[in-house]
Amino acid sequence: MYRAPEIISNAVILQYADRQLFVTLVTDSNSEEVATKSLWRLPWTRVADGATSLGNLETTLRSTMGLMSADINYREQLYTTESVLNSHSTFRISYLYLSRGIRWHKGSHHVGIFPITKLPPLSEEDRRILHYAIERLHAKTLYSTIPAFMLPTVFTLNDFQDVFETITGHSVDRRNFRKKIESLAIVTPVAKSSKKNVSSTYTLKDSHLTLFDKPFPYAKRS
Amino acid sequence: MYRAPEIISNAVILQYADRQLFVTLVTDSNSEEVATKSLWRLPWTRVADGATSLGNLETTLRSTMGLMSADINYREQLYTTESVLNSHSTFRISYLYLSRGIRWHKGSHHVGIFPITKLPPLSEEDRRILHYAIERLHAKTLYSTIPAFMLPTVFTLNDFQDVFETITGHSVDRRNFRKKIESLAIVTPVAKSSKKNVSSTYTLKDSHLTLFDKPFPYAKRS
DNA sequence: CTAATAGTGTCTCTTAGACATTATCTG
DNA sequence: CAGATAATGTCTAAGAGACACTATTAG
Repeated sequence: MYRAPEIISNAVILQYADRQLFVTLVTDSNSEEVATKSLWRLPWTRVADGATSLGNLETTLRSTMGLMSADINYREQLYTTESVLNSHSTFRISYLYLSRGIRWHKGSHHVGIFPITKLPPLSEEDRRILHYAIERLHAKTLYSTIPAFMLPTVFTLNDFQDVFETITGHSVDRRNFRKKIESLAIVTPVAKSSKKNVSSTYTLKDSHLTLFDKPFPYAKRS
Repeated sequence: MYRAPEIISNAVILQYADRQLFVTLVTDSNSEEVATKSLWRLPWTRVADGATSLGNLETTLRSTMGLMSADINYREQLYTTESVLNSHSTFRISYLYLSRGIRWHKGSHHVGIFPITKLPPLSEEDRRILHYAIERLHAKTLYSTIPAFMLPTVFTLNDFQDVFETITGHSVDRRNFRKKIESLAIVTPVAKSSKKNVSSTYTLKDSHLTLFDKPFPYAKRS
């Protein structure tokens, strides 16, 4: 008997808040009680024939957790893994999503937002994908404007630096960071606050991802 | 009627010789006459159920063109593209292969090695994949030992610099290049030639890909 | 008045990047 | 002996990285 290879797509949806990265996970259970015990996974869907993995995935994200495209600032394909079990192949195409804060549907007990430092039990596969996503985010943070995609379109340089430090795990001297941002010419000021201890705000010059020639440096102290 | 989604894998096999990059392409035709007119493509295979894309692909490469694993220095998954035609999905998983020189089976009129500057007509899809592969190779050349994987395991610094320049399209000052290589500590000398105008040879310290903290610089002149 | 946050300038040291000549081997 | 190739050192300029204080506002 012939079985079609199975195609699955996954989303690694990351968001930033308060010096922490969060990932959105789902659980199959409906009952809240069971959910606390059961296994969480990356949001996923089977890809029906005649559909694209992305289309199918986003439909699922929309219907099961109320994701709106306005919530998503950045999307990127990560990797395709494959496994064979009982002569049956499964392909798993993973995507990274970066969002500003998302408020999921109330009452969606089967959707959870977890800090990446305190994850519930995950399958080996999901953990690998998540790790890979974070590693890629880290790498790109050093040579692109990607951290800005985890912030609202208007942000302060302090916000930007906080995201940068959270993703890379390194602290940067504030003056050097600003000097570098300025020399890269990637942001434009939106408003210079009249209040002297309230931050001026900026926005990205280019709303798409910008790559740098040289990686972003980071200092070792403070 | 249900049709299973189709899964295809492609190989972008690149090799270096004489300051040029070459890609291996195949054509379906058997007759040499027809072959010259017909369309060339990246080596590809349908992935049968119960197999992995990689296993299937390498079996095909071995049987149709005599690829031996010893010829391959480096392999990396590139990207999965998908297309939908008549409600039928096709997924295409692409891989990049880097090799030292390969001599394909004699008499394989349906296998050709083309300099990437003089490609035969290719499908839009194949051109995109090939471009992406070259772009990725270029990017990684700036911050990893990847160019060395296009050379024999033992090579001279001049060889190394030639590959580097060919991939990046930039000329580098020879002294600065050596200085940088030395500071990166990625090679060990194999033999210091006694003849004074024959190059000393080196080999990579780590036979796996090594990433640099900072990208490889390249000079503007010479 | 105290605590927290925003903003800003200079110096040093490392490294990118520019540059020319000599020695040896081959034909 | 002429032409090609390998090897090598120094100077300059740019940028990474270290470092401290003042002004304002909120409580």
